[in-house]
Amino acid sequence: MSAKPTTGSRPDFRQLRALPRERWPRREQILFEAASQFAQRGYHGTSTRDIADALGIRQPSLYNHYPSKLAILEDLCAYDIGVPGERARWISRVDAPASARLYAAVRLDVEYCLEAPIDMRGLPDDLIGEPGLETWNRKLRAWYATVRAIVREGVEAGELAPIDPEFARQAIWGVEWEVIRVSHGGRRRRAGTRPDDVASFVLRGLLADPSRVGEAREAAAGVIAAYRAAHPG
Amino acid sequence: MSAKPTTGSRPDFRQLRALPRERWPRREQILFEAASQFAQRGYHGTSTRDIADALGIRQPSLYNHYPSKLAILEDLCAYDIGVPGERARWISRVDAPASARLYAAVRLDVEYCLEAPIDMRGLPDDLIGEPGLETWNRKLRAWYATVRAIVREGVEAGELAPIDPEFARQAIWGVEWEVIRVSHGGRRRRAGTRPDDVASFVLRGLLADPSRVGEAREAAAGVIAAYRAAHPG
DNA sequence: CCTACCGATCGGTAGG
DNA sequence: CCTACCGATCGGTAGG
Repeated sequence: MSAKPTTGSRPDFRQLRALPRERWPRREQILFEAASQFAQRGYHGTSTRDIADALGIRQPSLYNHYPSKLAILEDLCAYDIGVPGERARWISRVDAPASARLYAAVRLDVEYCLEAPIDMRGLPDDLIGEPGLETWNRKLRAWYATVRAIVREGVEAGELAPIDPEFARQAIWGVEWEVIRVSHGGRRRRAGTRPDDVASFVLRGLLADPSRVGEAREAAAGVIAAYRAAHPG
Repeated sequence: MSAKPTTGSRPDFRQLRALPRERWPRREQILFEAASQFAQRGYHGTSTRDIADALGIRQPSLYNHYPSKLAILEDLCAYDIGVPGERARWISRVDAPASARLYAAVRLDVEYCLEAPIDMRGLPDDLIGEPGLETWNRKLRAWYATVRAIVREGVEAGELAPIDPEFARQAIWGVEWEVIRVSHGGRRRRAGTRPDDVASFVLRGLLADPSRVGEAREAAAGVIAAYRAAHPG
């Protein structure tokens, strides 16, 4: 009844990281717990009572903050799909070589997920078929298309080896996802070398001349700086 | 009561592929349906009634073939973890360069999953934490360790770039997994070029000199031939 | 945020 | 392989 609408402003991660978890708004506490438990036992394997118990409240009290279990999952999609998808789109339009844009997009994806205050593993791919998630499914596919488009440009420019853009998308996505999964998103605050590890590995696999990874990395620094300037936080 | 024990001989995939699905043993029909539905909606998102309905039988009849829902999942693990894990172990011991063994292992993994008559996407990583799956969890970790060991040998021999073996394992696993996931395991009978695509991509990312992928691929042909000779089917 | 409670569905059993 | 049925748990509501 008094549940706030799902489609609203997202509190940014900087604000949350600055506070101890007990002082987060209750809604974000619920999101954190749900993300953590969905990541461990899956959406269907986690009950609303599990989430409430972890927060020390009764199960029906959740419904003062979210109108349904699905609404929690939709909120997670905003972080797991919405933010990175919009970022990829922004980066795809920067005036820079495709290899630099790819490096930048991959690196920022991994950094974002590893430094996020909530667990970003909560959205296994089988879940996106859930009834009610059609909108997020479309956004995910749009994200895929953006990555393929950058790869295609790189192949046409001769920067990248002549590779199937959809295969490249799968390879990029797979490496990103497994690294994020293993790194237990939401626990660490510093991403370490993994974002560069992933972006460099992927570029070595895609570049027509793999010895030019260093070049792409340097060009990507400008893309990343531009993105950060345009998106503080 | 009359359910056959879970730990038994696995019918091999050649036998199943030779028959239309209606003539498969009922137990394998159940496995096929479960694999397909687990892959689409997850283990917890699939009910035993869903599986029975798809087979045109009543839900309690399943229990004549499997003692529990978990036992079906355990059987799937034998295909998704047992077979590839044992294969990786066999290949790791072949007398060949590490890069050739890596190429062979990756290529055979992808080929196996894409040509399997059942859907190999049914085992998302969050599921392996399920109570009762501890044995398979251990085997999965042993598989991980085997891959890391091959990478370590390759790095020490100077074949591979000085890369963290665990990161290499994550990269390999991630690409394999995403390609298998997208390819809707169990539908196709011919794997096409994907097994080579994946193995080559991964090797370009790992080799000290990425231009030597062709060399590794040729050396891997011998490893693959040896494996197939020792494991008909 | 609570207690009390709802109908639906879950995995599994009994007995034939 | 069936019908009949079990206790447990599910997401969600009513009403305060």
